[in-house]
Amino acid sequence: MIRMTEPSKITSVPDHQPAAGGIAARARASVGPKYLSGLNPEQREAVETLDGPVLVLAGAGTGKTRVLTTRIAHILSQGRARPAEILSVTFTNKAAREMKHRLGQMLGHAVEGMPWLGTFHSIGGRILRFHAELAQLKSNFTVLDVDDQVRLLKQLLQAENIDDKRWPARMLAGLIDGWKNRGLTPSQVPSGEAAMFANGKGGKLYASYQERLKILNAADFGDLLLENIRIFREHPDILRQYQQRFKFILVDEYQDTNVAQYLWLRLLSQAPSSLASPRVREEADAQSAAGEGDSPQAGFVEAAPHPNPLPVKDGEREKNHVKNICCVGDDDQSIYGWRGAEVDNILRFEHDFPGAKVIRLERNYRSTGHILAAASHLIAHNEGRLGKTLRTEDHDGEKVTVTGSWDSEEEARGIGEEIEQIQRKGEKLNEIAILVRASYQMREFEDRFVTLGLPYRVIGGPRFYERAEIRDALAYLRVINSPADDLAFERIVNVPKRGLGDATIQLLHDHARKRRIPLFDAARAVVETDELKPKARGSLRDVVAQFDRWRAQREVTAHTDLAQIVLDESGYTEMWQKDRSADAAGRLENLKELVRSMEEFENLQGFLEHISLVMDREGGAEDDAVSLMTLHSAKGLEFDNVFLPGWEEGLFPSQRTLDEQGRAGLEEERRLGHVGLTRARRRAMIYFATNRRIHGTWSTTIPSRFLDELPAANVEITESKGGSAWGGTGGYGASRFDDMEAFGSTYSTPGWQRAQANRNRGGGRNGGGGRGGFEEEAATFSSSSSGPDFGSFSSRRRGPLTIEGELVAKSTGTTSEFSLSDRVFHQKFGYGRVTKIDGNKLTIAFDKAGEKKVVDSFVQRA
DNA sequence: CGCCCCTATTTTTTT
DNA sequence: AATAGGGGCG
Repeated sequence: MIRMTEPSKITSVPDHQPAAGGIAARARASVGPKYLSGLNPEQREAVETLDGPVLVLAGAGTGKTRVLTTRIAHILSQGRARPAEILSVTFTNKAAREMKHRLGQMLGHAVEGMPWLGTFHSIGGRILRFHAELAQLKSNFTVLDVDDQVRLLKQLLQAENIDDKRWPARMLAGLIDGWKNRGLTPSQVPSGEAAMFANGKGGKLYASYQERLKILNAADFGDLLLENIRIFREHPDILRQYQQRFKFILVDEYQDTNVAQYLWLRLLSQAPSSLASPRVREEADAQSAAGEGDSPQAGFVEAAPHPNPLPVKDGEREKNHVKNICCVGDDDQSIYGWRGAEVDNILRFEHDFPGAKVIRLERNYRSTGHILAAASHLIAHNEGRLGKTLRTEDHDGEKVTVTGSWDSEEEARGIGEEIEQIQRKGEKLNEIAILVRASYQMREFEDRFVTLGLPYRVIGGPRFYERAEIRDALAYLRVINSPADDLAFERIVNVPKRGLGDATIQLLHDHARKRRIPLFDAARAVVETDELKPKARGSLRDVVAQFDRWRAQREVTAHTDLAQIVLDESGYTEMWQKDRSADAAGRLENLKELVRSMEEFENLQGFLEHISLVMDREGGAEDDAVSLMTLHSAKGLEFDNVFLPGWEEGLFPSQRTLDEQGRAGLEEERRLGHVGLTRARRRAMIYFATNRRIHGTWSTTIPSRFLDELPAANVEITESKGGSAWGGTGGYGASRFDDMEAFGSTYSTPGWQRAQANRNRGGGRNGGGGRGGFEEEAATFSSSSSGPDFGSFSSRRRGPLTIEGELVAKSTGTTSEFSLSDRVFHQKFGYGRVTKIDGNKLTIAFDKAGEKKVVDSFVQRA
């Protein structure tokens, strides 16, 4: 299911009349502070301190979202602002949705009137559409995704004759993204950095990329904020307009803001003042950001000057008055430094916003004593923190367990059994999560769960709108909406195959470049000449004619109908219908879902405006299933039972992060561990394995240093339940947990040696909890995390194996409903015939994939 | 123009 | 080990 949060159409800049005093007074009298009653004193202070800058340091599970939403309710009921005068930003659509939802519960209907509650990008995008012409764009500009970006850059690299093997377009995209995250326009990029790419051409490429974007009437994600900043700087009158409108600013997850977001917020948060010209100051800052941003991690917190200090000279303070901004965050949960987040933003808040009030929320309402103590003790090893001490009034609960396994398969088996035990106690699978450091760890669990018939869902992974069929469909609509969208045109001009290959495209490009016209117009012109072979010429003429027709139809047809017509008439639907491969059905289903989702928008334009920003899948929590996800995507979630596998040096903390980011990287990894532990309400279970297969090769690993940083008093070392190859006694150090030697000594215990011997014999690994040699076949089912277009959105009309948010495996019955030589269909292997039946396990001769053993719930009658 | 084979790659993820 | 993407060949 797709969910759109933003209204589809912006009709005008909302007005900013002051709230009527009468309404305010009435609200104060009638509502009273009843919404305040459930808050603890700190929360209450965070809600009620409306004036001046406020930083709320909200540790994990301390009621952060509650504070934010209650604060909004408070502002409204106090009559301090109208809904349209509150700017409330989050990072993800999910968070924005959650806030809207909770506000709705608190206030009833009033949420509709909060037009400025959204993600940084959706709000930046909305502002940019109002002033598009100031960024040399039209208000119907396209928002490019990463794929478009890379294709565009590839073209630029080719034009410059740069070997895109040596200088990959992806790398340049990453650089440009990084610059934009730091608020740098092409001219502001430090020359040293600009020269890094392609022997000095990096800066020039960035500049020509920006030029191309304007011609294509397109913006990338970074532009949505960067162009805002530029417009604000160059047009103080426009900035003032927004400063006046937003009486209150609220920011969620402030620790994740990057420099551009910080600049954007700071511009908007300055009280409107006709005296100070923000422009001069801002530009000076940007320069300093450029100069010092070189190695943001180098000095970490202690010495590095903040790239963007808010310059406050004596006597300028009043003029530079900062208005009511409230940032909520947790420096201990900053885990996105690798993509440009500046922990410094939160660490330097008081400095940046003089007179700021800092409120700490330290009472945790989520976890038991042992879990909280373990998490706190771990994070205390970090140096660059603002410091918080989480406390709970909950009982101690069970200790955090640490379990060693021989290898990652045993780890998965052990966790599988533990889960079954939890399930037998009657607990919900929805209350169980496995949090991994890297997504390749997921496979082992998926394999195991498929074998066990344990329902699970993978959270994260490829997004709906990143799927090829969705992007193709969108490309058709983009060309209709914006004929200058060359990237979209190029994407679908030969999809389905029309005999328009590289040669034709090249010709169109030449034409387009010579006359400085879009590809589509070039195509229209070329069709009139005889430069193309008759076949290609005919095809191209048809394409042009089709688009002309669709554009005409657009005026008289509902946009959903138009989309359906386009998909059908273009032959796109047919292309997948003819496709006999396993996932074709899912793709068709996705296309249907896309058309269905368009209904939520008024028109095509509105749909396209928001699709790349707001389209998002909904977590289908209605089925009872174990959640499997990365530590990163777990932020903000909580579960009764949390499994934390893979606590080994190299994997967690990740060697790569350590290599690239040094100590700052280690601290970020540690914060990740802290995030993982604090997801748990009742039980946290840590695992490590001695041997792990990485990229196909087995290697021996040592337990994570983070294990040594856990407090012995809150941790219990347990035995793997997966049929331990360690020998019966669990032969490693039960006593001195703080001591690395406790683990080091393990390797000389009898258990370890026995395991070693077993392994050499080749029999050790399968002996324990394995249920026959079925894993190999089962393994081939899972792939929701690796196959980008596997499965579909909806579980109902398809087989049980679907993607994220949906049931993946269904418990298997004892007898098979299939008979010999039944014709069947399998999601991954396609069509085949049953050749052997063994309980619920079928042997099937697939037309393409050959003979495979498969659980019957994974196939359906063809 | 399309197909097949080879090779290089392999964290974390939002918008 | 597996996969995706590019290059080369038919």
